[in-house]
Amino acid sequence: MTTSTGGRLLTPGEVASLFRVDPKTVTRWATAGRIGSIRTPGGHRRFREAEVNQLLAELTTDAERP
Amino acid sequence: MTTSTGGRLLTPGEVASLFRVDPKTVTRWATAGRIGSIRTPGGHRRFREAEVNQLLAELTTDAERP
DNA sequence: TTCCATTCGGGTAATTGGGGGA
DNA sequence: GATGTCCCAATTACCCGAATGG
Repeated sequence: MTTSTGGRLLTPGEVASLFRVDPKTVTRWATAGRIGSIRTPGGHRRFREAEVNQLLAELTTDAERP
Repeated sequence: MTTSTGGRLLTPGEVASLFRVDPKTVTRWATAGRIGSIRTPGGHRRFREAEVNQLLAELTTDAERP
């Protein structure tokens, strides 16, 4: 069962601060499937810290993907 | 067998940590009927771990692709 | 019994979601 | 093609005092 990573979750505002973008942009990333997200029963999104950090690392590494 | 779902019970604070929300928010979910809850004789709420985990799984959008 | 963190209630700010357009 | 900003409705977060749990 690898469904629950058990890692900490971040709010859209926290992720937006890390990337220095608007929270709406983070929402678009989630909608486009670029980043996994968990929804509360009320519809608000939460993001996995580990996944966010990995995405941040890829950006700062200037990694290129085909 | 048993009609009692003998799963572990979680406190509002524990459920709140799993979803990264305020314990009061979990209380609203219970009031709105979005999640089943048990009340102690004193009025405090308890939640079934199995139901919480299933809810987490349903609301999780995994985008992990190695 | 006392002690202390947690969870009741309510009420009021702050975020978030979704659509649309610059 | 991807972001930021404006609108409004819904959801969530923080405030308090009082009660419960272990």
